Formats: sequence, C-alpha cells, structure tokens
Amino acid sequence: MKNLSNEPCLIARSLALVGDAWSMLIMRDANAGLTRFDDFRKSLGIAPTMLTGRLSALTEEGLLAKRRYSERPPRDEYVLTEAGRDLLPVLFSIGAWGRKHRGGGKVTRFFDAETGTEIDPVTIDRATGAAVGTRPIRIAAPE
Amino acid sequence: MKNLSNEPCLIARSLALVGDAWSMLIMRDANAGLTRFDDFRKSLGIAPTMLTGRLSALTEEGLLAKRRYSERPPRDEYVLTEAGRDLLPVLFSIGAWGRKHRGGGKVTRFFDAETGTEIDPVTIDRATGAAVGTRPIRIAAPE
DNA sequence: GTGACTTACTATTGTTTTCATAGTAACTCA
DNA sequence: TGAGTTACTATGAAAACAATAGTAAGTCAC
Repeated sequence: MKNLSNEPCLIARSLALVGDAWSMLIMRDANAGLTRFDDFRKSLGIAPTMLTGRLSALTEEGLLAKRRYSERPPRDEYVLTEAGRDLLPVLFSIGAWGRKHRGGGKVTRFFDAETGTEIDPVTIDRATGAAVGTRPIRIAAPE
Repeated sequence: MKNLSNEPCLIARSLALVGDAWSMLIMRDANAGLTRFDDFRKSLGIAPTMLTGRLSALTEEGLLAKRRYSERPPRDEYVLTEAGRDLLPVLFSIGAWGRKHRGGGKVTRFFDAETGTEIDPVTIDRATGAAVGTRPIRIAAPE
C-alpha cells in the first residue's frame, strides 16, 4: 500500500498510522491500560517481530511513548500519549458499529464508571448537534 | 492475522471487516458516492486484483451490495447498504483525529450542506452526553 | 553461585499477501 | 471493422506476515 500520510484526505492520513488491525488492537489494549510488551503479546497472540514493528511505528508517530520503568534490569513500557488517548472515540465508534451490525453472542461491554450506565457512543457534529449521517454533507477538495 | 469475527470484543469483530486501509478507503469512497469498479480503481490507485477481492469481501459481509445497472453489456455497481452507511460516523471520527493530530497542509474538508458550517465530529455517550474519553470507563468481559 | 525464571526483544525461515502489469470478455458506438 | 468502455482475471516478483527458537540482561530461591 502506498504511503498515505500526505494525502489531502484526513481519513487517509490517519489510516497511514492506524489502518491495520494490529495497530488498532494495540491502541485498544493501550487504552485499556496495557503497557508492556508481553502484556500486548499475550493479549493479542501477535508474533513478537510484528509487535516490535508496530510498537516502534506507533511510538515514532507519537501515539505511544516509551518509558523506562526499571533501570536494572533495563525495562521499557509503552504509555499512551495524548494523540493515543484521542483514539478512544475512534475505537468506540468502531465498537458501536460492531454492536449494531455484529452484535450476537457474548460481547465485552463498556460502562461509565460513575453512573454505571452502558456507554452508547454516537458521533455528532458539534456545530449542528446532529448525528453524523443524518444530514447531507458537502465535500470540499483543497484549493 | 487470525480471524477476528468471533472475538468477544466488538472493536475486534468490526476490524475483521474493515481493519485494513483499502477496505476503509473503499467505504469512504462509497460513502462519497462512488459505485463503480473503475471509479474506485482510479480514485484509489489500487491494483484490480486487490479491488476485486475487497469489493467481494465487503459485499459478502453486507457493507456493499451488487446492483446490475446494465443488462447488455452486463454491468454491476456496488451500492452502500445500511451497514455500509453506518460506517460514516467511524470515518468521520477517524477524520477528526486526523485533523487534530495530522492536520497540516492542504486538506479535504466536510460541510453540512444545509447550514454550510464545517462538520466538527465528536463521539459522545448518548447515556451521559459526555464526550468519550472525558470520563472513566469500566470494561466488563462477558459472563 | 547455580539453575530456573522473567522480560523485551532479535533471527530465521517459510508462507501468504500484495503489487504492477498485461490480458480478456462482452459488449457499444462511429 | 476497429476503437473504446467496463469489469474484471492471470501472472510473476516483491513485500509483509507468522511461527518458532534464541538471546541479553537481569532477578530470585536455595
């Protein structure tokens, strides 16, 4: 796949980083609190070569940051940056699609820790308050 | 990558279909109004073998539907299903992340066709009204 | 201080996917 | 009849992926 990071479309640009399932799942796990190589590896069942590559790419792109948590032996973990945390709405909107269209059987669910209500994500346009997809959209190419 | 469609996590299940950049970009273009093989091919610069494979998979999974638009010569186009249209919020939330974190240079922008205001997507929890990520979350594994 | 264990990887080697390009089938149109 | 359109399929090389084993730098138990 060609490099998407200089496309005018911001969706394409984002997919340059996070447009593969492993990266998305790593970011999901990172947002769930995982930080260590072996935690990711066990959670995902990913080959270590793959994981090394993905973690380096995500770190380089600023979604994760490497933090040393032990000097002896030298050990690093991967913590979310702000950009990484900002992926949470993306993950939730993907999850909401899944609940609607692939929702059978046993599923992991998410609750607001304070109110205890199940989280029901909707993506709205802050300008109009309307849910995205309920009103016609005009696309403007640059220039 | 192993098959994700039976994972308990709905994010993972969704990524089984749409967890690669080509599929996402096809769905983006389909939501922008493209329907024909050659339109997708030219828009994306994708190899035809790839495109055939992705379109079949997306059709099989119910995100697109094949519709015959000419009997002689026999010609099919790919139209969005409801499930495909429901991906629009996902695409917009990805785009919103891109605008915030990869927003430099010339970018394609989206406007509300009626009000003319630029669309500014936020993913909120319908239950609490709060933006996803601003409140603590509790994860509940099945059973 | 020796052996078992932990953690974060790298090396290696097949297999699978992807990519680019060319070609084909079934037409239409001038 | 010959060029053009559209939706593909065929082919081979290049790249990515996956499984497994191994390594580096330690700690811990006895």
